[in-house]
Amino acid sequence: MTRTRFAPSPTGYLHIGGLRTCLYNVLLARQSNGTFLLRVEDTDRERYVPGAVEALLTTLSRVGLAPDEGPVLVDGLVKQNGDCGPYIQSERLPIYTEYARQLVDRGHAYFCFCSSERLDSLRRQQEIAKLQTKYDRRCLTLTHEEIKTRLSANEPRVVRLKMPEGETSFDDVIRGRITISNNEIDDQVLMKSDGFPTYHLAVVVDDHLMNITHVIRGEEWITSTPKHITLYKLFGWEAPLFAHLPLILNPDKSKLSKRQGDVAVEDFLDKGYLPEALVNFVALLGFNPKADQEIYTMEELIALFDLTKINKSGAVLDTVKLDWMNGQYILKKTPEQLVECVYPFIARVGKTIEDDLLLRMCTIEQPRLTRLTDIVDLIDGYLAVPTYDPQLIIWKKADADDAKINLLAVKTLIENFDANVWSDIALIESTIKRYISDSGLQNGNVLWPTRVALSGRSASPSPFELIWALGKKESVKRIEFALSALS
RNA sequence: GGCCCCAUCGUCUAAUGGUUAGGACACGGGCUUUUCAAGCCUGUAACCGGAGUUCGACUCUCCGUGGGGUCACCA
Repeated sequence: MTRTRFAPSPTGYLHIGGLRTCLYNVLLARQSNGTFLLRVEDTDRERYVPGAVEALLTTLSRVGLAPDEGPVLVDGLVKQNGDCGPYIQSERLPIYTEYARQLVDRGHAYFCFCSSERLDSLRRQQEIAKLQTKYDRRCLTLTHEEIKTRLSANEPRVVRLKMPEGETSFDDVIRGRITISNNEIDDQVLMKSDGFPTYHLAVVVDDHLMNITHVIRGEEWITSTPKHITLYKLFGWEAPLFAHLPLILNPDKSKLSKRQGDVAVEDFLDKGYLPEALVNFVALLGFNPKADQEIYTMEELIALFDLTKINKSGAVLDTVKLDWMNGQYILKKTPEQLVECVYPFIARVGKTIEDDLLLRMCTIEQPRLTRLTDIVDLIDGYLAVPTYDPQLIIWKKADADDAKINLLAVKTLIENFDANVWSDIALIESTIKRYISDSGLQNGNVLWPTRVALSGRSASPSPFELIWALGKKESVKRIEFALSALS
């Protein structure tokens, strides 16, 4: 039974790389009818962010990646689902303490009383001497007596893993066999002086206790995996499978960082990217199941996902392609759905627009949108004509008089449309085009001035679409305004 | 610097010893067209280098080179 987990630290936002890690965990669990769980790794109290878990859960559900087990939001409160809880590490302290104690009792770990000052200077000396920066095991030689007295005096101390001799290998699902010599590896602190475990202890204990079968995480964890393998061995537990994902990169190929732009899923959502576009996009960073397909539904991704086909090299985040993909997803919406998507963005800036007009606007602007926020900028042009240079009304192959004649004709046409014409953009088009051909004119003679009169812009949807969207009263009004501007 | 990982168009990728090295974004051209999009057609553009192995290497091996990651009581 496959059990995967996403185990972020609650920083208050979901990193785009985290989204991909989370997605891959979900895909693997879903395709094998397994379970996907969420675990909150909040063992660093210095980085504690109030409300971060709530924010994370909100984002996860917005992108459609809610976990089967773990923390859930019920009426705004964090509850926990599942038999392996708690799923928040800060609520599991006694468990880690117990396992650390077992390790110490069996001689696989030891207390270390060294101050951070001593550790710092040790590290500095090693750096100057161009040696490996590694704990010198000073506290490993402490006598039982000394340890006992210092413990009872409640001296600050940590528990360190006594890294065994030899080398450690593991078979990464994506990269194959990786071997690292144990003497490259420091005696990792397992329990901190504040009584909290470090990631390394907590992740092993929890993945074991929660029966995790696949650990899918970023490449930055490769070098510490031997520590984890060692712990599994020392505890006598079977290690899960490891799959280390390639990094997501800045344009300069360094690890994606906040410094070089937005990295939070929430940022992208706020900028008007659709959750499904973001998920699709991120799925293809380091993976593409088919040679000639870019757009995948969640179902397709689940069916086609294959850990072993994931790329080994890092992937630069290309927002230009994201823009394209977002446009594709916007195009797939019905106008009604688009209104729903766009509404929060309009509300956010405090603009108001009649529902019916918004729906018509969304209908005709749909193929022109890259991000949902684009619609917000377009609203003003529907509420009132933007100011424009009257010269713009004149088509390049005609003059002002011609524009006036044709605008007047279109105005009359609009005023006398049959009721059914208003129901269909194609009917509006054929009606106006009949006038054009009957008058022996070119399309531009009529359509250019009309479109400019309606939009006030040199580039816009077609006049037919605009007439349909704006309606009789507003269309006539705008044409009359153009007429007066020309005279 | 030690250790680890990686290397196909500018970017995301396909190819699992034999292809004119395919697709997508972007870019150029064209069609459509009153304009802008969308759509359709089309063009430019890549196997990091050097040795091997092989009848034959993008694909396998080694050595370089380049890039990245990691070396915390952070995850």
